[in-house]
Amino acid sequence: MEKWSPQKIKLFQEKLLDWYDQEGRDLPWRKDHDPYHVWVSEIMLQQTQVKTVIPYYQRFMTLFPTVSALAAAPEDQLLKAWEGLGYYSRVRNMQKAAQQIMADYGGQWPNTAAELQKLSGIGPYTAGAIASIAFDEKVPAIDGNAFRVFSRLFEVDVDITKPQAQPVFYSLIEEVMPAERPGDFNQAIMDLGSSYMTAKNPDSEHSPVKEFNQAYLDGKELAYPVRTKKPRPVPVNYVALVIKTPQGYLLEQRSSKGMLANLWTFPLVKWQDLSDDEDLKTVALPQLATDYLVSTSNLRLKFRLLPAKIVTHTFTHQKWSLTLLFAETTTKQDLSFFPGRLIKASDFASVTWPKVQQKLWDEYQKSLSVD
DNA sequence: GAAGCGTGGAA
DNA sequence: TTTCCAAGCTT
Repeated sequence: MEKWSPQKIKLFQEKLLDWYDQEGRDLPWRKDHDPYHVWVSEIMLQQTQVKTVIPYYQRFMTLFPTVSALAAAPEDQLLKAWEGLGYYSRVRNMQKAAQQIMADYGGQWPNTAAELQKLSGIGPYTAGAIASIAFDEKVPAIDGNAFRVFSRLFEVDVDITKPQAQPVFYSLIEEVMPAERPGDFNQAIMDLGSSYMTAKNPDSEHSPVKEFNQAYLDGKELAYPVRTKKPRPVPVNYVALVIKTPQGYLLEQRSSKGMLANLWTFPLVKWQDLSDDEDLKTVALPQLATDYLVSTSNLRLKFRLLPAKIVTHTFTHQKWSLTLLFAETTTKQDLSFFPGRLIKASDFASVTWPKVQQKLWDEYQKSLSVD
């Protein structure tokens, strides 16, 4: 790995910051350096694209304009504001951190990366981003962009998916970043990584720092960053129960731990792929659904299979296949024993749905219109 | 240190 | 359709 001279470092900083001053993006959270604004945007941007985040950010700031408003908000309102963004523990952790700031720091933001990292949901990257942007601390903010950019500039062969990579890049970036405008430097690196130095179709020919890009000069750009690839999602099968009663549809709130924690879906019953027998759907699955309802609430309902096909939804590490079953009762049911709630379609907005539940509902509606 | 945790877009 | 990627953190 080549070590840059002080002159080369200075030149790099100037080229990069000049470009950032000219071409840096004008984003809603860049209007000021308020730590709350920086923080909310950074959390939303974790593993999420800028275009997706913008409308969520605007809405969130209207609903929860300050740390104290966030600290005091009911959790269902927080989840609703986050609905569709994914990685829902982010917003729960954010509220915990807001409460920590109010209780442990007297409503005053800690202003160093080391202190910020003690807050819930704030790791090395986010701490570096807030400290450098809001408090002008000279500290790296190493996200996927920074890993990619610096691995190419220096042809770093360390696997970025390993925790081991963190200190390697940290000291490298600390060497290269300026004492002045550390926040702009970090953001410029990210803008560079999402414009010229992209993962798939980089355009380093036009990059403001192309002559510093060793991997590009060697024609080896796409070899960086080095990373081990993720395993493919594991298949999981469910029966999704669409139970319609005069009081509404039966929806269940998921456990407070694990996937889609505290979000609402139709009752989902997991099943193994027993066989590819043709009567699996017409016999085995309705029986499975009946057993589930009897065991949880002593309820007996006749099911029928909807004409719809199986709904699939892929998460980072699981691929769900859900078979819809429909049961309607015209008499009122006592579902007080059932771990769920009866909700009319007109009141669905009162609970938070994950995407997979929206898909189930859409598919159910479609199958009705086919009938 | 590896696994768990959502969703949307691009090729 | 499949695969990979996008401003990561927690356990």
